[in-house]
Amino acid sequence: MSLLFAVWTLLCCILPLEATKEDLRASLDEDNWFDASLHKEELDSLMRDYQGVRNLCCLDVFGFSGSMAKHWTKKGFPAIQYDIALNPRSDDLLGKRGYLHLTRLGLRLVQGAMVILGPPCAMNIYLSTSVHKRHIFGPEGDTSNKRVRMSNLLASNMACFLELLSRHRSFWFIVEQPSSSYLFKMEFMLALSALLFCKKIHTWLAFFGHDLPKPTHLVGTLPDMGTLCKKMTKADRAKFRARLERRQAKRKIPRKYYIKEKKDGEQKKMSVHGCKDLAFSAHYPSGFAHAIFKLWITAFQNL
DNA sequence: TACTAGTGCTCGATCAAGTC
DNA sequence: GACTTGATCGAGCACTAGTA
Repeated sequence: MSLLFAVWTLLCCILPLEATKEDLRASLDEDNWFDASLHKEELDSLMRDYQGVRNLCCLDVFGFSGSMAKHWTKKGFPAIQYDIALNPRSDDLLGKRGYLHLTRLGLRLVQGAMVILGPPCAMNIYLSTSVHKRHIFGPEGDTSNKRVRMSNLLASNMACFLELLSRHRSFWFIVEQPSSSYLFKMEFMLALSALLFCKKIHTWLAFFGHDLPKPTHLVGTLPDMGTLCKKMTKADRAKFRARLERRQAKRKIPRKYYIKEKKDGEQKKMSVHGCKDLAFSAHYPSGFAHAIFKLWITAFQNL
């Protein structure tokens, strides 16, 4: 590793963190947030000087459950997780230290490695439209809201990381978001997709073992990722509903993801709100990890 | 601290109308 | 009658701010 890179990383580690009690996922004050897009050339130069080890086959970014990294490791391929929930001090992509840590992990990737990213979508999906106020002509949403700014910067830094890493490493990646997310409509994501010739597919995670149907968009460069496309029919829906009932019956405490009910006095209008187990639905099922691994290993062996 | 109200996008299914 | 196209509807959904 270059001396400059080492010094910068060390300085970032020494700087005090200003943790906020109300939101673990933002370990820094907004004044200390780091916008990587404003430092591209500087970062590019640092990356060019990297001379450390290259020993990772998979990087599981934002994957708190770690199902991807675990799957790769189980199959004998070194993998690592990056998630603020696991390491609030070093894995905060909103901060310079967190960004540099991710950069270092990216530089450790071997040729043809896999990067899977599932950025937080709470401030991107339709369910929280009343808060983020995103729409087709303004996917950046209400930037007077701190959480919206936070979400936007996180996604922008992710896109910047992928763009810069593609200059120095040959790798494949997949970014996952629920289908109603505005993430892939953001300008920087469209630019990234065009730059790296990404494909976009639609699928349903229920086909890979998820409790809920969970319609999902995948954007990325992994060869043959189109084979992950699934179509949900009425019969499939019934099959997965029955499967969920069987699973719930076996659980000591059945999971409660959300409540859906009709509004008083209105015949059709439905109201939906999440429950405490909603966060579980963010975990990737092992079948999904296996499906991606299968595509990856085929491509990797054909290198 | 606990509770409640409110937000709307996406995809698949279905049906009607139009075209060959 | 078979097929295509477009409109409409239903189902599903990694929440948060405001208020008592």
